[in-house]
Amino acid sequence: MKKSGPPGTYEIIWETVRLIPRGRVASYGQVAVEAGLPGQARLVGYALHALPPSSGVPWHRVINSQGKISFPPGSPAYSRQRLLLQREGIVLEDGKIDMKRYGWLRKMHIR
DNA sequence: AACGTGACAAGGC
DNA sequence: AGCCTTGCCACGT
Repeated sequence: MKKSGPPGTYEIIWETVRLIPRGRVASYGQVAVEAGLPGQARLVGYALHALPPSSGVPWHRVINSQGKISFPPGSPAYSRQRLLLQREGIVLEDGKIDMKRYGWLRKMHIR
């Protein structure tokens, strides 16, 4: 929050998140890679946390590598994100999102 | 200026 | 599948 972080690190992450199409999701790790910051998934979470309200950035389309919402289940934030996702047609099955079906670029979930 | 923390991730057990 | 450890790096104390 507040403070113009380092010259552009957050902005770069935010802009990358803006690229995620409606109805799709991406993991923190993938956003980091797409933003040119490989291995810095944690920084993505920090940047989203610092996201100003009404920014228009689709933060809810970012979930963790397990296909889950990275908020404590049952918490207000969890419900908020789940609602926003459902409004885009993204349904959680057993608390998880099918990356194969909703994953952005589908580069994720390699194994 | 050091230290602990966090909307993560991957690897070991 | 679950828990712990390590790597990462910007932030607030």
